[in-house]
Formats: sequence, C-alpha cells, structure tokens
Amino acid sequence: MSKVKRLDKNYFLTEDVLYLAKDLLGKVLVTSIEGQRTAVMITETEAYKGPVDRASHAFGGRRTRRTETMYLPGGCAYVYLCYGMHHLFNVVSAPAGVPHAVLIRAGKPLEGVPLMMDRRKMDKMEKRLTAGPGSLSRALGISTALDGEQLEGPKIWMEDRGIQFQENEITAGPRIGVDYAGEHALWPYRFYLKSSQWVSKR
DNA sequence: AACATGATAAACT
DNA sequence: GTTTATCATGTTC
Repeated sequence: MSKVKRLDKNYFLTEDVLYLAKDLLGKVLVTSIEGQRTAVMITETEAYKGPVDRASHAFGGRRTRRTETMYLPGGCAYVYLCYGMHHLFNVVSAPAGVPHAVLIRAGKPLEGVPLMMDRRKMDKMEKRLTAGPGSLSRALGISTALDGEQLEGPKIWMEDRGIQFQENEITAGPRIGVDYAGEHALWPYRFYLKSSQWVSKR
C-alpha cells in the first residue's frame, strides 16, 4: 500500500494552474458532511486562469461578491450555483490576489457509494453517479455552504494516495460549456484520464 | 439576460 | 445505443 498524505496549503499556492489541474488527476477528494464520509478519485478537471481567461468569472480582474472567494489564498473551495440548481466545486489556487482555480468535473467513486447514490436519488449504480461537475458535487454533498471552506478539513480535504499517471494517460482538450468565451474556449485547459470510465461525456 | 449543467423524451441508427 | 431538443431553476450583474 502506498502512503496516504493529506495535501496541505503549500500544494495549492502555485500560480501554475495548468500544472495543478493536471496533477490533481488521481488525487482523492474526501468530504465528511454531518459525519458522513464520501470519497472519489479525481478523473477530470478544468483550469481557469483568472485575469487573462475570458472563460473565468474573474476575467480582467473582475471582483464581485461571488468571485471574491477566488482571490483568497490557494487551498480553499470556490463553490457557486450554476443554472440555478448545480453547485460547482473549484479548488482555489495561487497566492492571495491571484484568482486562479481548478474546476473538478468528475471522479471515480471510492467510499460511501450508498450515500452518494442516495443523494443522487439513484437506485442502481450508474456511471453518471459522479460524472459532471454538478453531479459530482451532489454525490459528495458539496453545496455553496462550503464556499471559502479550507481544504484541510474537517469537512472537505484532498489526499495523495500515491496514484500517478504518465503524460500519455492524460488527454487535454477544450473546456465544456464555455462557448461564450470565444477563442479562449478552445484553449486545451480540460484534462481527463484517457482510459477512465468515470469522466463526463462530451 | 445570461449562466463553467443535467434529466428526460422523442426520434433516430 | 445514440443524438437532439427542451426545460428546470435561482443568483448574479
């Protein structure tokens, strides 16, 4: 067995959000909500490069009540409501004042599968349990109540369980659902595990 | 008015 | 099985 290490604040302080988005593949995201534990291995991410990225809520250094969380020091959660019903979870990165973030889009279920199915109102196991950012958050019990929450626990944290991937096991491509960003939408800022069954479908 | 989505249903192959 | 259209839903700007 590989050793388990909880990712600490320093890990998230890098300004290289593309590296971080890629490196988060294979890391384990754990939540403990009302004492109920669930976990997934991250299989799909997207980088949002703050000020220079038209697809980012913080494009051009935009500061609003919603985006303020992204300007906090790396290592906290940015959770916002999308389309009035989906709670999208991002990892804030870079030092305070640099609003970079990584959207976590999908994972492979590891712990608490019955609870996750219950939250998703599914009566049999399906691939969509934790595929797609809205579904993933739902399964893990993540809501906007966790916006700004530190990723060092006790409610939510990330672990390195020694799972590593080679470059050729990772695919990079355009981000999903950001057509409004024009040519920036075509930047290859989405990363996912090529052979995984647990990624969101096109 | 726009929005970093997902469930569903209908009409395909 | 797959693609396509439609719509639910509420906060932000």
